[in-house]
Amino acid sequence: MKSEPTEFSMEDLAVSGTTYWSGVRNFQARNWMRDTMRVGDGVLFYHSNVPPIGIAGEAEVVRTGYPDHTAWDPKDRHFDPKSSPHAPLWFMVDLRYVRRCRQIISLAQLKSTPQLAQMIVVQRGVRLSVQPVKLAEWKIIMAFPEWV
DNA sequence: GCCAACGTTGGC
DNA sequence: GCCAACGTTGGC
Repeated sequence: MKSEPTEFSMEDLAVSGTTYWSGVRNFQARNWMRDTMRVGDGVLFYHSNVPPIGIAGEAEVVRTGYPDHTAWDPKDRHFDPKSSPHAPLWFMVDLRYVRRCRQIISLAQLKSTPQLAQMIVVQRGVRLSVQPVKLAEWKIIMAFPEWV
């Protein structure tokens, strides 16, 4: 799951312990949260856009998809008049902090790992902010020395 | 800051 | 249903 650290970072999650992943306004990303993610699923927390770019830590799904209430608030940056409590359009999950990386696992590092060549995040032009990670990819990443 | 790549919108 | 225009994402 991608987040710009200036908006919400791995450090922020470490402080709060849990969070709801609001603000996703892309249908494919929404579908992953609403339809596929399950309690206990591991999450790679990825810092986008602001260097150092890459995986910053690990989280865990603690609540499956439910309506994103920030879409209903006209004052919210992610307000969407097409969503309502009666007919929610956008969904989110809750995450729990697991651990931080001692050091960011950089995008460059992911790209230079041949076994991760098929990973979605390294594909050209992919902007999806919530995306699935294969078990084999997860295992390779968890074996990186950046983990505590 | 640039810009490629993508998703969404809306006219037709 | 097509597709041009537009807005956004996100690496560099």
